[in-house]
Parts: sequence; C-alpha cells; structure tokens
Amino acid sequence: MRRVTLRDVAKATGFSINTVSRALSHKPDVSEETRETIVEAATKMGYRPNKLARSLRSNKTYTIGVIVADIANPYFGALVKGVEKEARKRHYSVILLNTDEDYERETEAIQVVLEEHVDGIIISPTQKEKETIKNLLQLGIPFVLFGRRFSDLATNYVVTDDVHGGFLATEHLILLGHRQIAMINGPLHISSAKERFQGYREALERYGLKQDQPLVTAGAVTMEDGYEVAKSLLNQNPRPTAIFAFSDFVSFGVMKAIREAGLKVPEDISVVGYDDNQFASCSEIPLTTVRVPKEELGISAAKVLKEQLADNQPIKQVELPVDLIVRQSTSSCNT
Amino acid sequence: MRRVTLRDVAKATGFSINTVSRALSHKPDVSEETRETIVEAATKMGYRPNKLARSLRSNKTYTIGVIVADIANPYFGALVKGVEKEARKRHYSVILLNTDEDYERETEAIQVVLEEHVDGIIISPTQKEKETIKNLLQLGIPFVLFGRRFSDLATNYVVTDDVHGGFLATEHLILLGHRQIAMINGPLHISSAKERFQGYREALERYGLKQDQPLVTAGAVTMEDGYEVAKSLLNQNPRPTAIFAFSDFVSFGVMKAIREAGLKVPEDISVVGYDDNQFASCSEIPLTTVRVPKEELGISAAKVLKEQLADNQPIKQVELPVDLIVRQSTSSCNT
DNA sequence: TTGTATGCGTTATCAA
DNA sequence: TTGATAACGCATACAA
Repeated sequence: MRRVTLRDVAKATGFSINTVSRALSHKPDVSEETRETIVEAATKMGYRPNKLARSLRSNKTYTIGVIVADIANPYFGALVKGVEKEARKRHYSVILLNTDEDYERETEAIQVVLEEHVDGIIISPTQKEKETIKNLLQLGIPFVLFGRRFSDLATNYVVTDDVHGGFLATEHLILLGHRQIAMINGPLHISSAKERFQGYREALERYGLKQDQPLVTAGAVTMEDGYEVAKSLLNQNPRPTAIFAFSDFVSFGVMKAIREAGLKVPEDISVVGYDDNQFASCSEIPLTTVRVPKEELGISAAKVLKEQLADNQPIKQVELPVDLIVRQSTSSCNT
Repeated sequence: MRRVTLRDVAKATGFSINTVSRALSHKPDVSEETRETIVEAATKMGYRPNKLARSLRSNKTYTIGVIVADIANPYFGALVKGVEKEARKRHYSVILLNTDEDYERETEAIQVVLEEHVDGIIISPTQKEKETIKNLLQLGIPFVLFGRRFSDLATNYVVTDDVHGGFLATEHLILLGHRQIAMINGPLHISSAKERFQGYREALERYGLKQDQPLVTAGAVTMEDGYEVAKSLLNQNPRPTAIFAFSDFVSFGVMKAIREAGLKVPEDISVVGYDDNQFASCSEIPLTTVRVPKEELGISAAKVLKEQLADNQPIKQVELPVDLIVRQSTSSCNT
C-alpha cells in the first residue's frame, strides 16, 4: 500500500507531473478544466503531498522547535499548550524539547531543532549563560524567547510584565499595613526573578520603606525551597509579617512552614504567590497571587514567530499585562 | 552561508560523494586512511547530514508523534516529559499534539503526525470513539497507547494498574472502618476510570460490603467537578464517611466542599485522591492518594515504541504498578 | 576500495 | 496552458 505520489496522479490523468503539481498547489497557468480533472483524480486516489520531499525542495518544514525547562511544570505546560494551539491553527507542527533547566541540554536542544530544519524556534532559556542565544542571533534563524528575556540582547521576546507584577504584590502588602515584607525570590539569573525583585524594590521605595537586606533571599524554585527558606525566615527577629514568594509553588511550601510553626495565614503572616496556578484558588487558604496569562504567552509567542518568518522583520518585543488576584492569604497587618 | 553537503566534502577531499557518504555513515568498504581524511575534512567543514534528504531517501524520520489530551495538565506533562527524555536518548524527536480531550482533534492530530512521516505514535486516546485507533491498527503504523487502553483492541499499550489502584484506595478506607465509601469517578469512557471503579467494587465485595448506588458518581475531571459533586454528596443521608476521588485535582475540590460544609478532613470525612501530583503532599491536609509513576509511564511507552519499530514485533502490553501513599486525609471511621 | 548512476517526491526554470 | 528537465541532499545497486 504505497502512498500515491504526483507521478501516480499524472499517470492516471495523462498530464505531466509538472501540471499536476501546479494544479494541486493552486498555481496560475492551469486551465480550469485541467485543474478540476486533476483535483478530482487526486482526491479520489487519496493523494497527499509528501512533506519531506516538499521540505527538501523548498527549505521550509512548517515545523517549529519549542524548548522549555520542564514540561511537567504546569506553567510551562500552559505555555506550550498556547504555542501548539496557535501553531496548529497555522498548520505548523511543534517539536518539543525539554532542558530540565540545564544549560548544556539547552545547547543540545538547539542543535537538535536546527538539524530538524525547523522554520523557527520558541525558547524559554535557562539564562545560565547566553552564548547559545547569541549564537542563534548570529545564525539568523527566526526565534523568539518567551517567559524570559535578556536585557542586553536584541532579540524577539514575549514576556509578562514582571516588574509590575512584583510591584503589585508588594504594594498590596504595603497598603495592608505591612512593613516587614520578605521576598523569597527565584534564581536571579532568570529575568523574571530579577524583574519581580525590581518591582518589589520600587514599591518599597515608592512608599518610603527601606528594606533590611536579610528579608530578601533568592534561588527558590520548588515547594521544598519555599518551605526551607520560610522556616529560617520565621526564626528571625523581627519576624516578617508578610512574604512575597517567587511562585505559587514556593508559596505552598511557605504556607506549610508557617502552619508547622503554629502560625496562621493570613492572621499572623500574609503570603502572596505568583503565577495563579490551578491550585492557588483551591488550597485551604486560597492564595493571593499575581495572575500571568500563560496560554496567551504561548499564543503570542507563536504569533510573533510567525511574523518573523517573513523577511526583514523588525525585532518584536511584547510585554503582556499581569494582575493581582486578591484571595484570602493576605490581610491587614495587626502588629 | 549555505550548509555544507556531502558534495562539498567530496569536492574538498577529492573523493566521490559515495565514498564520503559511506565513510561518514561508518559503512564498511572504506579504507581506514580514506575514512580519516574524510571525517577530518567533514568535521573541519562543519558537515551535518541533512535529515530531510536522508529521511526522504530512507523513509525514516527519527521522529515520533505524541498526542495527549492536555499538556497543561501536569499529569500529561509528566508523561510527555518521560517520553521526550527517552526519545532524545535514542536520538528521536517528539512532535507534540494536544487534543483537549476532543475526539475530532484526535483524528486530526493523527492525520497530522502521519503527514509528518513520524516513525511511530504514542497516544493517550480520548476514548470517546475508537475508530481513529482502529484505523491506526489497519494502517500498520507502529503506535502505543499510554495511560489508557481499549479492552477490546489488540494494541500495544503502557498503563498503570488502575484496578489495583482503585482496590488499594478502597481497601485502605475499609480497613479504617469506613462503610459508607463514596466514589467520585471520572468519565467512564476512559479506561482508567472504568478500571478504578472495578477495583473499588472488588474491594467492597472482598470485604463483604455491598454498595448503595447513589454513592457512586462519574464524569468528574476538574476541581470544580469535585466541589459540586461533593456538595450534593454531603447532603445525602446517610452521609458518606469517606470519599475516593478520581484524581488529586478532584480531591481538592472535594476537600473544599467539605471545608465549606463546616466539616473536617479526616475527622468527619476521609478523602483519598489519585495520581499523587505535586501538590498532594503540600496541601494543608496532606492527601492520601495512589501514586502513579507518571514519568516512567512515558519512558516505558517510548521504549515499547522503539521496540515496535523493528519488524514483526509481537504486541506488547505493559502494566506498571502503583502504590498507596497514606498521608493525613484519611483516618479511622468514628461513627 | 572507490566511483557512476539512479531514485526518493517535490518544485522551479524554461521551452514548446 | 503544458511538458521536459534539473535540482534539493542523501543512499545504494552496480560497475570498475
């Protein structure tokens, strides 16, 4: 049961391969009559163009490489979902690579998608180094960063407004009367962590609060991280009355530590998360958090990439808005 | 900056394209000396074989299609992560398609991966119909189902032991003295739901408990579903003293409903989830649940597919073990 | 051991 | 409007 090719259709209709090709790809210079005959025969015979041959010839694969840190993390899952949705809509396929936040694997992943002849790349870089992205820039292959960006690299990107997110979260706590506001941040090489911290500082400054250094830590990613950091934070004096965490994940760890210390959220300590993941609203104390439009981020990245596939496009940098979702993990400071 | 091809290397070394090809793909019948010369030149020139041309010629793409219901769901995310990891290890790439649990999109997704000339397919079918999978069977393309299976279709699959999982969860509750054990199940067209229910029934039977019908509902997928069903369940008389939910997701909704009804987990009602997702251990009341080896499921599926890529393989059906993780959402029945 | 020639299924150029 | 022919880059049967 071989696949039917242009040659088969040509043979069946008596036209040349060339004419069949032109007729089927809706090119001009084919008489209406001929086209109908050919299209009908092709349909009946179940002709499907061979993408491989087509790609070899045209140097276009209608495939994009998507590289993320951890597809099991629902944050990246949502990003990828958005990309896939938008890509599919435009008849592009997605080749997915996972880096596990490992820079070497990122380098390899890029090699791989390049060898797959993808038309473009959408990547959330580890940011542990930037050579691999610089290299992409040099190669001239269309790509867009998503979720993270390099402040000193002129690349396409789609991110969310992390500075503002950090600001909103912190301001919310300040307006509730908190003064000892700790931040448990993510790894600082990641732009979103850096920028949320900037937002945090801006809020403190705006409201005339200067921050004791020890209230800020960085490097937390998992719930366990949040748990550990919060535990030591709770032993400090003065104890923070509010904690702003890098992610909802981290927040859950924080809340666990608070619980185990015999304290209550939000009565004793307010907690603000980041992302608004699926569980944020359903934990025993629904989490106040910064909502980031994850799927939209992916969709937008796919759209930008599609634009960039055309020649001579100016760099496109998109910053999606975020909003603060106030739930029950925060309340007025009562000390 | 064109890519360097075999022809380029041939020209540079003075050998024919053929010899270069043979030398580079480690075929016999090339003198050691020639090989060295060629390999060296190729390396220096940065030769990378063109996968497209190679695939066109060989009819092998080293690409597999992975089709899941919802990549933003960390369950599927973990499956895909496992597949990608194992595939990469064997130098296969993954083309990811999302169906949103929609049967039509599943059909389309299969069309797409077929046109991408994938060497094989790994799919978690929606199971709303089975024609699309039957069709795959007929086509003879290697594929393996994962996470879900058809009891009446002779396909490769990798699943977890859902019957036993349902049994373990229910038995655990029975041994704690519960008699009114409700099950909030998932959609019954999904094999895992059907099988967990079977395990539930087997446990009840084994311990001589016959079940009142209204204690079992089906169709729950989200936290909201769990919340709604649990709310109405709590109004029943007699009220169940324990609830076994289709997933941890559903469980979180259940716990919320219980909380809002002014009842306590586990004192008033015990809850058992399924999956052991990342949040199960970190909710205020850590969830007793059935752990399923998600990433391993993906890895195993990729391994099975790889085997099936060889000719004349017998069908392979794998059932991975699960275990019960007892945490704090279950306790002795005290009514 | 090495080279020549052909084909994989398309698309594109150029004549007819 | 249509057809012959070449080319994309690689692999292979066969000849040398």
